[in-house]
Amino acid sequence: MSPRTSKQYKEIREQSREKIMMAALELFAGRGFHNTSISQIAKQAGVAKGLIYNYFSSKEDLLHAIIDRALAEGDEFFAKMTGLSDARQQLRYLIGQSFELMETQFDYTKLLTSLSLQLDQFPGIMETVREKYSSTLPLLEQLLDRIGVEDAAGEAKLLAALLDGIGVQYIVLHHDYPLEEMKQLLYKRYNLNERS
Amino acid sequence: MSPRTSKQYKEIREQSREKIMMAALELFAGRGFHNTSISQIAKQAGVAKGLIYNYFSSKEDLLHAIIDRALAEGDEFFAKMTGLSDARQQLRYLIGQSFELMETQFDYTKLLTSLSLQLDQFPGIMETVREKYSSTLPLLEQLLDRIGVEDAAGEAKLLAALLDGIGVQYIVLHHDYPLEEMKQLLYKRYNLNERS
Amino acid sequence: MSPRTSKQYKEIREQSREKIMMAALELFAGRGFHNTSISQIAKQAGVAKGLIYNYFSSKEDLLHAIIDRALAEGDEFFAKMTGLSDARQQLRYLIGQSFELMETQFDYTKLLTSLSLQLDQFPGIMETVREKYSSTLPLLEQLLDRIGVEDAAGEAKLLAALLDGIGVQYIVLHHDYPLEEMKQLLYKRYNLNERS
Amino acid sequence: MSPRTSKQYKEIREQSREKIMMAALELFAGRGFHNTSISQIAKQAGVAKGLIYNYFSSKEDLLHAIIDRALAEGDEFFAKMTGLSDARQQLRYLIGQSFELMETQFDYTKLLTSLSLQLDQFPGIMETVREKYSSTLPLLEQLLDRIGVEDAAGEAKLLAALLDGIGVQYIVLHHDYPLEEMKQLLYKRYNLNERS
DNA sequence: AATGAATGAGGGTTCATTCAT
DNA sequence: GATGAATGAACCCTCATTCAT
Repeated sequence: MSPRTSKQYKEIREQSREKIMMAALELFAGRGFHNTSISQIAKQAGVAKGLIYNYFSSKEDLLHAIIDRALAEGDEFFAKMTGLSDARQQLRYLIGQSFELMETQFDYTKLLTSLSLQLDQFPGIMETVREKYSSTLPLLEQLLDRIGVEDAAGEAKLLAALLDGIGVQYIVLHHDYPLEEMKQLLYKRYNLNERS
Repeated sequence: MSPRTSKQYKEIREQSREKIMMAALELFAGRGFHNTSISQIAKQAGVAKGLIYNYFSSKEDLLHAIIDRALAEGDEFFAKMTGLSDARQQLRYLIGQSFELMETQFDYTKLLTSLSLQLDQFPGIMETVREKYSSTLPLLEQLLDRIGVEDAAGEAKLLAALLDGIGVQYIVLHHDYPLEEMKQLLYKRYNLNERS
Repeated sequence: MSPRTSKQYKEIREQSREKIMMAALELFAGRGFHNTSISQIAKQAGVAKGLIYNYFSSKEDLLHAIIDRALAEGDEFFAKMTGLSDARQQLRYLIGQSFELMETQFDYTKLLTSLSLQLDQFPGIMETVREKYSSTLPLLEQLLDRIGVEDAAGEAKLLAALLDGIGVQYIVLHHDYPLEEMKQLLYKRYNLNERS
Repeated sequence: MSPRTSKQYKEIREQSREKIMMAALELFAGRGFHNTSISQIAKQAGVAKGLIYNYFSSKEDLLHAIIDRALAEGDEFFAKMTGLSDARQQLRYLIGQSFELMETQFDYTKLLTSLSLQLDQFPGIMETVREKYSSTLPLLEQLLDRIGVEDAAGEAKLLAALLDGIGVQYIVLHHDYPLEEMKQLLYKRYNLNERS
């Protein structure tokens, strides 16, 4: 029972924080922010209610931490894209990662989508999300233009909506939704199949 | 002296019920169901809290009444479609009405979209929404097929997602979203412009 | 449609008042005063909620009206007793009427018994009930004395308790309670059987 | 620094639970279940309203906890009886304890008596109380039989009613009621006086 | 770092009572 | 004499948050 090193402490802290965030993510995504109580989160995380306030100053603060991480992880997901030489490859990568994200980060996707619809209630997030939206569009447009799509500006808007729509429908129908088929449809439409 | 006639009473009831439903719709859409209190609805409707329970047995019952009406109004919006002779006209009508709905029935659209993402919490609604989804798809497919689209089945899924995606983005960005432009893009893509 | 005579009016009034009191009696006895709502009474009586306030100034006032009648009817029940010449006959009559009262005026009995246990809450009734109690005892004592019971004072107290206890048990067990048998036991104990 | 030991927590819980139950008992007995509010209980117990729900899932659950304890304590009161050799001693003990119970556990007695009259509203309790009633009777009969009472079956029913009646009258008249005298009357009637 | 008992504002809901007709 | 829509206080209960340990 020697005193823990500060490194050990840090690790413990990290673990608890992590447990709480994961529990909260699952519940916020599944039941909605306002319909999830701190007690439920504590139980799901296997910690005492009070501990949550050692790491997060409020329920909203906890939500913000989750969102920040979601956005960061989202960025990571698309990070390698600029390394790809070819516009066609980049677009394929971007679309592929979008689907990957929906599937493997379902809770994040669901939570962010839900929150998007109630942005006015979370002013802190509003700007970030709007920026994402408005920075993605030019990128898409550029890529579409470089692969020879005619009305690249218009097509970019359609593609953006399409990806969002697929996300929503996947959230709603989940296992009944033909996610893989939708990806292939997109690949085909933009001629993105490997060796084609 | 004498009590009001039952017709008078019915009218009074109708009006109050209406005020309450409109207030609730606006708040549910704007702040979310769980983040809206009965007190807020009462204040917005300009009635006493208790009166709401003369018309709805619970907050959830009130929500259901709103949803039922939303679905009914949605059906009305598409009702005339079958009267149109031409598949191209029908598709144009369907898309046009979708946009009309988003714009003029913004609150209904927003509420239903939000609830879609949390269907498991409102079991009564679940089936209805899933049915809508699964009955719309074949219809789209049929129309697309009849206007000579190649992979009508795939294209129908894309179009469905597209419309949903446009809805979501319109909800999020609202006045900043180029709704009219999106409609024209869709018309163009399916060759639906009048006299074309 | 000639204007009703004041006599007709009076009759109508009487009828409505009666319906309300009967409905209230049944519900107060069955569910308790505090667990019965004005709405329930109105529904049970088949009148509008508001009408109740034409006849009674408050829920409590309605209760008091019922109690007053109950006490009056109780008095009636024992009224003929003094006409009887013989002490033995009088006692038999008193006991017999007690049982008759429990059986045919079950709701009144139940309501009064319940209220007795909560007398402090209905100060208006308190004194009346206490008086009943304390005026009945000497009467019993006198009768018992006149039929030759030894410790008439003590026996009177026992008999009073006994009658109350039978009432309570009859309320609790109701159809399972051997009311008739109890009466015979009492008759036998005080030698009150006809031609004996 | 470290959290309290679970033993400390248990003790704290025990105390708070106790305070709440005692406050509720007093109020339920005094004002009736439906006429007692959670706020009143909290105030009487000296705790916050919300705390009550840390210990009891609902107002009814709190009532049930009290009843369960009342019945348990009642059982304890009569537990030693079977240890007594003589039937006469047993009967004397049973009667004596009945009076002791009324006097020292006045609130419990009052609450249970009141609830008895409204059994249909508390279905969970119904059976328990009926069982008590129907198991006590044979016991009384047996004892009376063994001390040579003639119609033991009938006498048992009278005695049971008598004890209930005394209870009710004691509740109603309380300090004005000659409880001790009644006990002596019973002892005398069944010849239960010590050294007799 | 961690616990969970405790608080009290505010949630959904009920209900005695009023009042225009 | 009668109706029932409307009110608002008070009900039971939930929950984010605090705090002693």
